[in-house]
Amino acid sequence: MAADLELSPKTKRQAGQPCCEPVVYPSVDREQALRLAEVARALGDPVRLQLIDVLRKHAGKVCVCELVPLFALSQPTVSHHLKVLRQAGLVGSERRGLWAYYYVVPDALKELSTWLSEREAAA
Amino acid sequence: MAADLELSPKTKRQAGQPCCEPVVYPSVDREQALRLAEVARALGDPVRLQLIDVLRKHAGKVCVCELVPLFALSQPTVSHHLKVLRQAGLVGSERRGLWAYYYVVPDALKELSTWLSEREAAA
DNA sequence: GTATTGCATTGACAGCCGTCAGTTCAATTG
DNA sequence: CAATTGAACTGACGGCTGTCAATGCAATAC
Repeated sequence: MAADLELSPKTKRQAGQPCCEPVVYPSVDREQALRLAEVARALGDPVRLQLIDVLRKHAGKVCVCELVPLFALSQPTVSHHLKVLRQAGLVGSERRGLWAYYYVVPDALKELSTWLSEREAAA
Repeated sequence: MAADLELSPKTKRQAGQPCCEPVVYPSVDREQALRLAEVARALGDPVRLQLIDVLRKHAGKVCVCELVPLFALSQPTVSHHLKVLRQAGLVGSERRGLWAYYYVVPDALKELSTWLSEREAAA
């Protein structure tokens, strides 16, 4: 999965023009990139993205029994997607009696949202 | 990959209480969910996310030869990630002589960014 | 108690993903 | 022309992902 992200100084440059003027470096560090990518990956499936979408506006009010019929998927598969979202820290759940209610963890999407809307930050 | 997303009316409800008050529906349709998830999936790898991050602030100025040493990865692997980003519509490339320069497609991240920052939209 | 219901877990399977070594190909240089 | 260089492509490999059928399990209903 990978990558060091050290700004190793450009080597090999003796022929024609230099390939590009400025030395380039990332502004997100490895740690942040891992967190952001983890969230993005969890959203990288249409079903999970729609689950998040539904849960966002019915926080704490939606039981799994109502989520399942929204998709042409088996109940275990929906349960699996919810688990993926939970492991990524995007949703939490609460059991009330026989039913399980899910909700979007507050601010779980915030860091990604912020990064995405950044425009040429930091010189 | 899947799901129909038809609001099939809740069936099976005869025992105790009703499981949840409001009938739930998604506000992103299947088409939009597919697009959003495709972008999110492309960002769902730390390397690709950092590539986007670098390209965003050095648009059109960064050749591949300068991207490769930023990661502990082989050149073909970085090239592969760039291809994934290109196929997702996030970046474009331009060849100038021997070198290839990449740039983030304007507004490619916009739809996802907008969706992420939405707060209880549409009733 | 037994039966039923809602949800999670397991096991299995095909398909995709990230990685590299090796190769190819175009453009540049001599 | 031949040699070199930057970057993309190919093939292969292990590992992960999405899916379902079957099962497990706790809570409710009878």
